[in-house]
Amino acid sequence: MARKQITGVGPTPRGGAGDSAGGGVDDDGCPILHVDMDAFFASVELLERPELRGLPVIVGSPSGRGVVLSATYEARAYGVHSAMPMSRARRVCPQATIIPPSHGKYGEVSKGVMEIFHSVTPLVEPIASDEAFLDVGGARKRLGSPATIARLIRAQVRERYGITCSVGVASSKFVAKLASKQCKPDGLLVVPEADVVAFLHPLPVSALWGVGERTETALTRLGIRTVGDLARVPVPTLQRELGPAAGGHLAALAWGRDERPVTAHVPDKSIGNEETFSVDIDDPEVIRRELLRLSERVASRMRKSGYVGRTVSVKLRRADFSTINRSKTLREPTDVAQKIYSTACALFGASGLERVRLRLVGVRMEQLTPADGATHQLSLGERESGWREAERAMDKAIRRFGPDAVVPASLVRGRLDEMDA
DNA sequence: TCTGGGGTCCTTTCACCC
DNA sequence: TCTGGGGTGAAAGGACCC
Repeated sequence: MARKQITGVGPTPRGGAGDSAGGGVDDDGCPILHVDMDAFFASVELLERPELRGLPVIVGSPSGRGVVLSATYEARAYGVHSAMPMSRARRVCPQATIIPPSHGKYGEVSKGVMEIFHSVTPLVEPIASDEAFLDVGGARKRLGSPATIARLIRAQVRERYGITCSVGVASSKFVAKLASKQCKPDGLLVVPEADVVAFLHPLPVSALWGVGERTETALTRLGIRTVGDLARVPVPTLQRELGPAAGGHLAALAWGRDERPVTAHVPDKSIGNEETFSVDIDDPEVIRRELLRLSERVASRMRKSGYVGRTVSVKLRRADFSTINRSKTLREPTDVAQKIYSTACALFGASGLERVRLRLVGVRMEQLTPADGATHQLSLGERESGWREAERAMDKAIRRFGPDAVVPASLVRGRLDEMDA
């Protein structure tokens, strides 16, 4: 197959990709932008520690069982990457400065960056704190072509926050996402509609969204290494190997077919919290206390975002990392911590893992619906309704006096123990 | 080498109903 | 009465993403 030259989208030089969408690139059919902050958490930290610029810096918990959350490109040059265990990161790059994460700070910058996006178009779909899709089709008259808008966003982010981002411009979300990745860091890449297939086919299959380690291994076994290889495999073969959904999906992506629109308000499907212990725990009392703490957090987040949920799900991870989930669907949806906690305890009790060494427990609520639907309010039992009132009062006190203002009695013992330690 | 925490989505299995 | 099959929802597990 002949590979034609792509205008203005060639592979960008490493280390400062810059703007490869100079005049003449056809961005007409490319209303989708994918904006991705470069080494986001690490970049935010460098704002307060400018003396560390140009040096390897890793954001992650310096002690315990953490993983790398973010690393500067100088640290990445040593092989450090996000999700790598911190212990290993320290080994491959001992000279790196390690900064513990401060999520509040990243949240603030994230909010500001999203505001910049919203000043361009209401069609913003955040997919993480540091990246979002934008559909700028409707902003052309006001602000110019998609590539012009991308430059505007990059300039505003740099000016206002002193950090860089990379932007992919394409006809679909998934190609825009690949484009932003290709031009990182600090780059801009337009993939004209006519060049999508030529852009995609040389890429490794692992570049596709949805192809992780397992799927890549399965595809390699079939002799499929590039997106082009994948595109030439009959769809039924892919579906047999990967399942009907994944097979069909990847076959479409390999030809650049991705019809998913940019959706501004995607409702949450679940809200959960989980905690890995610093050492494995086999004391059911300690586990139950943790279940209470997690239930409180989940319920509070649900009330804050105005959801009630019907399914309580408990996650238990053994010392050997094998994980089980147990869930129960309630008759009525709830946002009451006591109800979530009692259900979580029952699930834990029935799991057969009460005396097993656990490294993680988690609580999650699924089947969320908006709390303002009146049905559940009316059907709350008297007891649950009382808890609900009490927990709302706690929310108020916490808003006023801070998160330590109110603590369930059964958690106080734990806190006192921590203080003694 | 030893694996966080927040999620989404898909597949399989099973129970239940008609 | 027994059997089978389709549809549906719940439960469980797992791959994957940032």
